Amino acid sequence: MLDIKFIRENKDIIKEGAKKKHIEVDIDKLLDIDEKRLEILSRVEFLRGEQNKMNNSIATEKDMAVRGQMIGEMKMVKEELVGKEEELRTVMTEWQSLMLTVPNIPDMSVPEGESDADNQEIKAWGEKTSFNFEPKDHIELMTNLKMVDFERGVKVHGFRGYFLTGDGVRLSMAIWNYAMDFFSEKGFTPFIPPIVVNRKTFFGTGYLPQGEDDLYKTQDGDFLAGTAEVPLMGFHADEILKIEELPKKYLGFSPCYRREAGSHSKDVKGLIRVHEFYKLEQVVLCTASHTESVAFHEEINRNTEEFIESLGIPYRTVVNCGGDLGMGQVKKYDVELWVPKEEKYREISSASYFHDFQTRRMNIRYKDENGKMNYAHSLNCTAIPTPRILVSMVENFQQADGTIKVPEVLQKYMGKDIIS
RNA sequence: GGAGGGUUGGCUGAGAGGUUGAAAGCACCGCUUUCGAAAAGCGGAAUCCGAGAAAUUGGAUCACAGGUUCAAAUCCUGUACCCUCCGCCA
Repeated sequence: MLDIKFIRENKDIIKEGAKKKHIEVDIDKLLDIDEKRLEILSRVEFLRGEQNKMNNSIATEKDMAVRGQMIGEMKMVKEELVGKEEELRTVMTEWQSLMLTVPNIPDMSVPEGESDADNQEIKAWGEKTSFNFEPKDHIELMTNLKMVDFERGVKVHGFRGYFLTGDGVRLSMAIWNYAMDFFSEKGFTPFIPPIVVNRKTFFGTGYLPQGEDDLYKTQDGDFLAGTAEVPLMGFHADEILKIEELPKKYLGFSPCYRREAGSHSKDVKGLIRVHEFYKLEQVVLCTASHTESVAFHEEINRNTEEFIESLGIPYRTVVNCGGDLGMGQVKKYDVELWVPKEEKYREISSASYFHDFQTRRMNIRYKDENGKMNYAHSLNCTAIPTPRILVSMVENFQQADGTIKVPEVLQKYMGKDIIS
């Protein structure tokens, strides 16, 4: 959510921003409604003022006849007030739903483009793995080593179902434990949040009202979150933080649920796109400064890059184009890992910053040195998703005999150096 | 699932239709006093939306949403959350 004052004063910038994001929004209509809203509001406030004044006179008036007359006058005021309040309610409903459709403005440095195909590589690390044998894909490798069972996964869950088994589980847990240590050292506090989350919190993060189709819903009207970002942002909702507590650096570990509505034809096999997975997620709340947001954005993205470098997997980082940004995002980087069999880089991480778009909806504020209230800034970035990371890991570290080398940093967590 | 009780400012807590944004206490911030502090005294202080260059000023906010009434923190209904008891499950 943006500040209505800001929208009023910068409508052209917002229109351009929406265009860059390829998001449809009717700013003129919103401003029209806003004008109407203020007009009715000022009349309602005037009438309420009259009512308050008269009310106080009635309270002190002893003469019953005068009192009766005053009450009669109050009735007249009330009649108009009832009508105006009804008008205000109608306008407010429309105003609020329009406000939720206004996207945040992308940063100047975000490239133009329509979809992820237009994202721009800004960095590539490591040599693309070459083999002196015909490499296998992760499905074949992991199935052969009994790390995963897709057939039975489909039997039990359906489309995109999978079981992780044996060393598939051990490797996942090794990654989680390593990531815990790695990110704790970077000053993150770990969280295991609730992943059944109420509607309000999804509005706060900007996943609703758009995007309901991508969420699993419970019969009580709650939703299963697709990322720990949602509950972690809700953690401080409606709170006033102390400035000395900022920044907050949280590492959420949770299962993640995504319906993948509309991507039925994409990545239909394997562990790239599944309905249910685990993820460690970095979430940061900082003071309301663009400079600080940008600095943390670089920092959390770099954390993930360093993590991948320590595993030794070739990757590249892209800056996402306007069309690939969500409602609230100002700028986003994706980290993509090399997948040898596909001869492609595949996304495993997204680092985004939002300015106060989310915290305004969530009502997360702090008082600055001058006692002034501010909305905090929020950011988030994937730390590591499992099992998606396994795809690239097993394919890059496969050997001619079908066994897989365990990356050195994981060996002590895994308890072995070869999966065979 | 059933039956009760509750939700008031940073905290404790009064308030039971009419000048209540809300007593009192604690905590907080100034000032007086003091070499300094404590104590004491005096004073200040919520948040949001408007108007104003500013002093100032109008409105809203007692969980949330409706309703009754000329007037609601106060009465009624619904929702959320918390507590107690019973049942069910582990």
